[in-house]
Amino acid sequence: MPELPEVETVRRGLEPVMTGKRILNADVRREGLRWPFPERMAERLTGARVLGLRRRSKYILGDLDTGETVLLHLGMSGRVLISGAQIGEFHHAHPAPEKHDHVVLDFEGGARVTLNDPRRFGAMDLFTTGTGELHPLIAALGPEPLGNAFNEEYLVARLKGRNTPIKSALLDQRVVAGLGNIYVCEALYRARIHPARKAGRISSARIASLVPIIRDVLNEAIAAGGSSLRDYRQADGELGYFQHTFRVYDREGHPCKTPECQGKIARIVQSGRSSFYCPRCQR
DNA sequence: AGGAAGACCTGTATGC
DNA sequence: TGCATACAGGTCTTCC
Repeated sequence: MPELPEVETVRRGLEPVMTGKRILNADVRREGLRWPFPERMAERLTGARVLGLRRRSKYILGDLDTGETVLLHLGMSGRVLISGAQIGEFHHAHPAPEKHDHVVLDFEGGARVTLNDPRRFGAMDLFTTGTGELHPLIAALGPEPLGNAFNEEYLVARLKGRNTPIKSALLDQRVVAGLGNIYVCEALYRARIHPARKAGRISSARIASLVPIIRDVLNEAIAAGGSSLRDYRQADGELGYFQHTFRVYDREGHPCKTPECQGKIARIVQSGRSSFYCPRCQR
């Protein structure tokens, strides 16, 4: 599921129910997800107060008053459900436990946060607050695409001489952290760059144009997610999935949305992932 | 060393 | 209905 905008939407949805609140009980219902959970995770979470929620790339980081930070990654299929809390006009009773509910956190005040992840590619970990940049999952990440370190000069220099397709380069979290398959497809469409073009053979001007386009694509999706936190879609208490229309992603065979284009969206497979693009617009 | 597969899992849609 | 296959919004590990 989640790329940066979805993760940011989950973070924003969790903020009002978690920040400043104490975890009364942590129900850890299996040994781990993609990797084993850290030792005694339930005990280390129970009784802790959440001081704040941050995001780095697709990771949600919760700073606790115990001196530790809890890390959460949603993988491909991770979902977060809130129940027992009054959020705006909605109040969600606790639902019956579902298959693949792996971790359930109960907070003071009655709110419950449930992590559900059928494919179990997600992850949770605990580390000493302040050492996050050393964490193995975070240390090699590139700059945040919405931050100042991600700029035209950086991207041009970073992709110089690279022989890999631009699609693969933008999916590489060491180049820029937080993009996934959907938003890379969308950004390349807006930049009119063919996903199979070798990154190092694209003009600097076109590479540079990707920087504001990537920011736009992500900011628009975050805005759509933000509105989903307020509309009826959040009535089920689930965070992170929201209505969003894509221009090329998952639109194989449908007409290109560029005015006058008349092209049909195509799909190719690049290193095992689908790339959607318009063969007429993108070169 | 860079770049491409393979691996990890379950669920869903599709075709025969 | 049953079964096989393909595919899914991620990313670490292995192989060339």
